[in-house]
Amino acid sequence: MDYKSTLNLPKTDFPMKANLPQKEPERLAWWETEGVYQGIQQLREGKPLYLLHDGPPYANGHIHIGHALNKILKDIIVKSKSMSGFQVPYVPGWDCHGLPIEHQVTKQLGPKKKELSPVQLRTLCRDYAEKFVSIQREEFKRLGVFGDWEHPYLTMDRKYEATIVREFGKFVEKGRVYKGLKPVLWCTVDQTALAEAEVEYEQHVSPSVYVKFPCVQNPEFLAGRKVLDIPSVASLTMVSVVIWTTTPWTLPANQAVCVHPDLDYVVFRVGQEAYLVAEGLLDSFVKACRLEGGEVLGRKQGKALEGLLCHPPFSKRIVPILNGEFVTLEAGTGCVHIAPGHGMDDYLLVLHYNKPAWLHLLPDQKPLEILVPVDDAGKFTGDFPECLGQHVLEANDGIVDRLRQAGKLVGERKLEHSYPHCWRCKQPVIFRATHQWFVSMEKGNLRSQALQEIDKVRWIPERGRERIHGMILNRPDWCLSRQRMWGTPIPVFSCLDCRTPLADPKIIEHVALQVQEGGSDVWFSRTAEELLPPGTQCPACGGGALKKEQDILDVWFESGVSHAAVLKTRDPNWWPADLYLEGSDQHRGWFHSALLTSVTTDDRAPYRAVLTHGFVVDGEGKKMSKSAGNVVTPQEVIKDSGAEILRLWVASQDYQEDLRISKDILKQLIEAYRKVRNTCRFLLSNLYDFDATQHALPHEQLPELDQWALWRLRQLITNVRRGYEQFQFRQVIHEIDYFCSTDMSATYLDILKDRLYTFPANSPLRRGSQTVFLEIVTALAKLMAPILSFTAEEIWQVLPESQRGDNQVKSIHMADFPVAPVVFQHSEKQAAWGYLLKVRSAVQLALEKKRREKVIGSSLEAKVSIQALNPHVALLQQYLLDLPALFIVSCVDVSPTSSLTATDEWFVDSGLGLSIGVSQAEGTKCDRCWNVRQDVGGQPAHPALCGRCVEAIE
RNA sequence: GGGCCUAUAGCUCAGAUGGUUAGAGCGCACGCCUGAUAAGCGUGAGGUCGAUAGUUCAAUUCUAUCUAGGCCCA
Repeated sequence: MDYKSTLNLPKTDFPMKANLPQKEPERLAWWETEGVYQGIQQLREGKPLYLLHDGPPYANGHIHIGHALNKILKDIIVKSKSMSGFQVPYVPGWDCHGLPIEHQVTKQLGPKKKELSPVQLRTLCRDYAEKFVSIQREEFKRLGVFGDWEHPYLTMDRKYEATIVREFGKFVEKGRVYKGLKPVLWCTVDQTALAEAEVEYEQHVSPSVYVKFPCVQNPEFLAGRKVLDIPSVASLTMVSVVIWTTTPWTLPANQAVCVHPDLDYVVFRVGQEAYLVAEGLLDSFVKACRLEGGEVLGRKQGKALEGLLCHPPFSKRIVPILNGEFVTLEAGTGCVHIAPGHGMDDYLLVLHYNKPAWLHLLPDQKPLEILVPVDDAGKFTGDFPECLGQHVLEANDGIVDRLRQAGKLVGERKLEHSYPHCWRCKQPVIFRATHQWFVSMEKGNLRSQALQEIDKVRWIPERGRERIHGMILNRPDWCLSRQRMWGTPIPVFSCLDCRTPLADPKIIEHVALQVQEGGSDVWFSRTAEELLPPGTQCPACGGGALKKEQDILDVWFESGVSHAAVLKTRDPNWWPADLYLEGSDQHRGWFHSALLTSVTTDDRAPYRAVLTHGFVVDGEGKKMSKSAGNVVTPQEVIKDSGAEILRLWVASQDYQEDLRISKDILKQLIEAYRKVRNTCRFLLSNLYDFDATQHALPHEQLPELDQWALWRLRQLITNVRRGYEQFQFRQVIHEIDYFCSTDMSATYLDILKDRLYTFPANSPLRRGSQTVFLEIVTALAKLMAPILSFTAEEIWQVLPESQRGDNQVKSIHMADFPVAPVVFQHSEKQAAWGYLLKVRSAVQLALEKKRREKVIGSSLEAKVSIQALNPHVALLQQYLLDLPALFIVSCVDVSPTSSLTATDEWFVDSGLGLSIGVSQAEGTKCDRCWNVRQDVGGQPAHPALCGRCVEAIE
């Protein structure tokens, strides 16, 4: 007779194979049609608010793995906070303005660009941004990320743009905005500024000249102990610093000479003169200028030269020698001519020395000037009358001639080198300072106030504090101007007559109202007169003709004010945010700009905490790049394995460092996923005939083993909730993984199979275990839901509503985290079961030994004999009836002993105080329960069954 | 070149104010089971804790340098 049909074997529709790539879209569609995100918000109405403010990704291109990481982390937090009882709205956003989009659109247009008006070009940019907002929105949703996707925030929305204008107005009101000069890459043909991305490097032939800057102080003085300390210098007629440059045309704008403080400089005598150059470049200098036969008189470190004065060519000025770390020995003389109007290093060096602490080193203690004697067309202005009207690159030769005539030229060559060219007209570009708007870091103590507010924020990890602190401490003033079209205009004017800029909060508000109505396009479509309040006059000269600013705002300013544009406008309680969460690069970016704007407008940071994550690298820890061929895209992971695996990957990695991803790592995660899934499947499959309302047993009536399982569940719930609380998602995954594979699969579930399958369906023991199974599987599903969102929902939908416990909600994401059951709290019971489970491991070791000796195969073929010392023997005898099930063997006997001796037959574990013997169990294998029993055949009606099975089937 | 950071089994991660044989899960090898079956169970092998030098009775842990890698800046 076949007794298999009399067993309570597991049954379920929950498939072993998840088929995630196919099933996930169905689940997403269900969430959407059921309005689950909106449902959660309604359900949590009135609960304490937790606000995670989304940092806007740039609306350009498809999402990459870094986007996926960021959004999944946010989603895990949103879901876990929500299940912890908070109301957690999540409004995603996009950064829509800016150069990369304008660049793409312009590139696609080619020469047609010139036919378009600014508004037409901006419309194309807007279309481009909208297209990628739609694409990215779908890609983000596909990850299982919940949020208000129907109402995201876009920095190009009219209302958002109006906020940008108004926030700028607040900076003006606080007196923190000023107009200054800053060098940019400039195309003199197109007469426009270029970004680094818009230049191409091509070979170009430049003059290469060595130029004398004679020292102001006479050689006798220079030779003295307090200066060069080289007595032989005193007899010379002249000492000169020699600079090298490939842009002689910048010499009229010279303001200083820079040397490296730590490099050695030599005084090199040639005839009655001496030259000061870096020792490491002396040989190449001598060769280039044919100065063989000269003589080194002595040397001095660059830091000793700081503050010496010299004469530049083309000017009666006296300029200082300064120290700068950027000086190298790659080429030249180690003495760098500084023209802050024509070079970035030069500009930053001058800003540094213009600070009050360093002014005493400058001639007359006056700040150095950012001089630009060059107009938009690249022609010299009246500030350098010698070449008035001449294009700077064409003026080079004449300038070199003048140097030669003046006796300032030490050497001259031609040099072919890589030089930036305009990407559009292919002509060489120049560096040129232009007038731009800045936020002062010092006015109104912005810098020190921002530094103070940093200390009030919780930085996760803690080192983020130091990082942003250093950046705020050292950053130069914030340049807000961008010479572009696709963005929000800087809402200021200037007088056509006297050129005085007009930045007035009242006028800015007048503009903001227009932007709110018509978008920032109005700035480009309307005249200055239309934009201004009627009758506006220049406050300086009273003139009525005003011109609107051409530049737009830095996009960092736009996203920086999102706390005002999004949080403050959607709900007054939403500001400040509880959390900003972005990659660690945003210390320089969004965290930074948001802090500066919020400190200016609200005197505090816009966030209470900032959490950062690292960057995604390949399996070897290398950066991903197309050329290296190691790029992993979220799209392919989703297609091959499902978004669930990507979510699991995010949770399993230490996201505060770099995150590795590779085929192998994903394969391993798929394995881990299967284990969790199969454990849940097994739990579900044994609940097919269980109805909690009828069959459930109270915890205190459960056998100790089942109570032990609930006790482990208690620990799991506690640890997992702590993990979410502390944003330690690795811990969550580790806890769930260990619980499923070790506590459940290898221990509790394995032991219980006999009970579940062979006992009468309604026996209290079986119903008791099912009670525990249901509690565990619902708790597990809830605990995994923030990470394994799809699978948790799948489990939830398999459970009949009546079986879901306290939370009769349609989606698991609307449920609360489980409450840890209070069971098994006696420490002696915990200790006893701790001991019993260790004995179980020792028994498995002994069984394995006999299995290798072919004494047994299945453990049910075995009889286990235990000899135990005091006091262990008493405990084992107390649990004697539980031991066969615990060990999954057919028979166990326990006897006392006074000493333990290991032999071939006795396996000793002195730590546990016992020895274990394994033999074949005596009796016959029961056809139904597969235990070996001596009472098999006791009932003639069932000759192949043991007594217990006969009872069970009758 | 400067600032911040990282390096523990094949993989992802634990760990210790410096102090016995450095742990987990997965993977791997071998075996069992065939009533979780493209499943389940058991046993086992794997580590000069990135390298070198120093401090110390004692260093994987502290310090310095180096190597490899990441982010930002120049």
